[in-house]
Amino acid sequence: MSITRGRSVTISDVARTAGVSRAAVSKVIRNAYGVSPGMRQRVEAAIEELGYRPSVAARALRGSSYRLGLEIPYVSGRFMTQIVDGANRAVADTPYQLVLAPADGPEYSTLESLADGLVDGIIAVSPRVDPPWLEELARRVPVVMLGRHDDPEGYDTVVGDDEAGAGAVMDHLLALGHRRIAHLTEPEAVAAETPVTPHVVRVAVYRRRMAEAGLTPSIEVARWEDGDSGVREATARLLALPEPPTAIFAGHDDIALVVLAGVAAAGRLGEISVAGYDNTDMSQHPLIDLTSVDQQGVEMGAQAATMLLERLRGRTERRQHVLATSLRIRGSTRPPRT
Amino acid sequence: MSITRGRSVTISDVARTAGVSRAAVSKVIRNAYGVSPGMRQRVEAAIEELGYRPSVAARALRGSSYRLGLEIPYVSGRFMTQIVDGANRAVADTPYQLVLAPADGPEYSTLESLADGLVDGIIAVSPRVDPPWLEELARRVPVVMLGRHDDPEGYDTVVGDDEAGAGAVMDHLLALGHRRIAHLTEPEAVAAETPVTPHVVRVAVYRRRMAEAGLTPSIEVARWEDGDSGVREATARLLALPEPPTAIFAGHDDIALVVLAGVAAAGRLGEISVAGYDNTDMSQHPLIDLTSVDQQGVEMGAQAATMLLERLRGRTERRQHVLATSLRIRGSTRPPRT
DNA sequence: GCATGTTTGTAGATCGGTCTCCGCTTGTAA
DNA sequence: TTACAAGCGGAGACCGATCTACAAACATGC
Repeated sequence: MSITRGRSVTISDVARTAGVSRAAVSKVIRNAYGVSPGMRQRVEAAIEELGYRPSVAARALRGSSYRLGLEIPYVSGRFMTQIVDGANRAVADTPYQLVLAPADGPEYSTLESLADGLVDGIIAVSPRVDPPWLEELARRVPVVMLGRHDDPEGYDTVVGDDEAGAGAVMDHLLALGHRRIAHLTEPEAVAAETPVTPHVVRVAVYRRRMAEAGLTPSIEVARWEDGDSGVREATARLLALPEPPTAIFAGHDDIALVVLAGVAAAGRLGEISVAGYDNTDMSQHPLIDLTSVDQQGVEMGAQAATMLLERLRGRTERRQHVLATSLRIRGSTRPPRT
Repeated sequence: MSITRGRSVTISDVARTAGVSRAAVSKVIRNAYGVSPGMRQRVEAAIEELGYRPSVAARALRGSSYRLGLEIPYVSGRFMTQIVDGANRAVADTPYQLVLAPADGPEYSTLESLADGLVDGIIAVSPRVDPPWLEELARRVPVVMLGRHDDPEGYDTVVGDDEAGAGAVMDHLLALGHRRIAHLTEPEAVAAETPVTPHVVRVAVYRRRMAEAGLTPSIEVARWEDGDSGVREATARLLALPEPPTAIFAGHDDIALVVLAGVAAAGRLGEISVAGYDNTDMSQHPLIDLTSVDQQGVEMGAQAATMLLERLRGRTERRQHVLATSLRIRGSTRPPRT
């Protein structure tokens, strides 16, 4: 039926060619103790000659697969590329390889399938899974979570300082003189599922700052539904309010881009300020020029990978890392028209 | 040292609980022949009760891992998200799972590491590997290549109709009245490594159309060097020519975005037309509004995955699929100022 | 010279599945 | 009744590594 896939060369082939045992070859490739220089050389020559590469499946069955899984909720997210870049950089000089698992739908099943022995450790960006489940997962395989404010037992976290980041945005908008500031955040359903996502923190900060500025009546929290069209509708609703906001603080840059599009479509560009979050590459484009919060996405990815490697090396105490943020002020935010 | 990772439940545990042999359990989970309804039920109950999930590593060692690898050259590429979406959609109702492997550097090593038994098949978007090497790879594991115009023996290809796509862009620009049209394409080094990348075709079409229009003297092929700064410099060089182009046809949208930024920075937005390729989501943004070629990226990804699944089901004849393109005319291209 | 270590290499169990072959029942045709 | 096929379930080899235990060789100290 199917062609005979050229059976690849195994450790036994190498052992035979080098005239040693399989165990010896295994030691050499793992840099294990008990190998004489002479044998190392003969084995390495054989490996070279045959073009041998160890089977990941076989290694994983007994030892490690030397693969780290990075679960990402939606591939299109521009912020994710920062994470991936950072993580990739961190594993670059290790024997580990990064493997991405896009969560098309339910994140639980993607994480499960990663944990099924494919990888030695998992980095995940999943706001929608609950802590107890994660603790359970972490009992089976080392886990580092990104963008979680929870207080875990068995897994590590890397997260931006959303308190400061959102605060900076609000301070900036208020200082510009805005009074009617709206906030666009994730769907209620998502927020309800898990205790503390970054967005939940951002909303809280938004509310607090508004209240502190005596603007409680102007508090306006809109929620996008999944998909771009949901964001467009939310934007349209905001713009159609009897007293529309003069500034919109969007949950993150991808959303802010759609908001900008909506504002532009309404012909009110420059009139209504828009701020985002994540400082993605597009926010820096001169035609977009979006005020945003840099939360060091690349560094987040790198930190997460590094912490995971530490776990693999034996660390058992949990670690939680918080990254500083900095506001990048650009042309999309300016004083309200008087 | 490290905590005892809670050993997960194996097929033997299920067999014991269900009071059957391991082979029987295996048959049930693989839907194999020779299972009575009664046994199926008992086994499924045991699986449910224990929360059993087969180990990917163990399965892969003998049978299949039920994982498909998708190699992507640069994660940030906005076109890639279309591919991933499509591929994900195509495997959604199969037992297969998509796994992404970002090629941070040399694509060869990323592909190798995928082929090391991690996946049952590979989809790759690697213009920089040469055909003989791919043939070799395809002998070990089924391969579908995206964006390749070569004429392979052992692997399949899915590619856009670059001839028509690039032709449409040129026809459009010429019809608008442009005479000095420049083309920005990939570095010479890349083009030299492999025979026919999509970009090579686009360049050829550009040259031909210019010649046909009697504009041979105005032919201007600029090449970007890796990284955004390289593109910026290339754009600056073009704009600084004694007789600068009135239109720039960029190799793809990501590049076109940088070109647009450069044109904007030079204060010549609206004066110089810019066209891209791939019809990425950003090209559709009203603030960008970039004329581009839709080459059905989502469909490409879906086709590739489907073809790979066919291979896994036993097909051995090669297949080559070409996707139609359509030009999306937007505000970034307009008649030259006279 | 002998007991004791230290290197160096190997044998063989093991990981958790898949898959081939084989035997036991049953049903059915001769 | 006998023969044969089809259906069902299990025994056990096997995939390609890792890893523990152990043996052989060699050095060292007294």
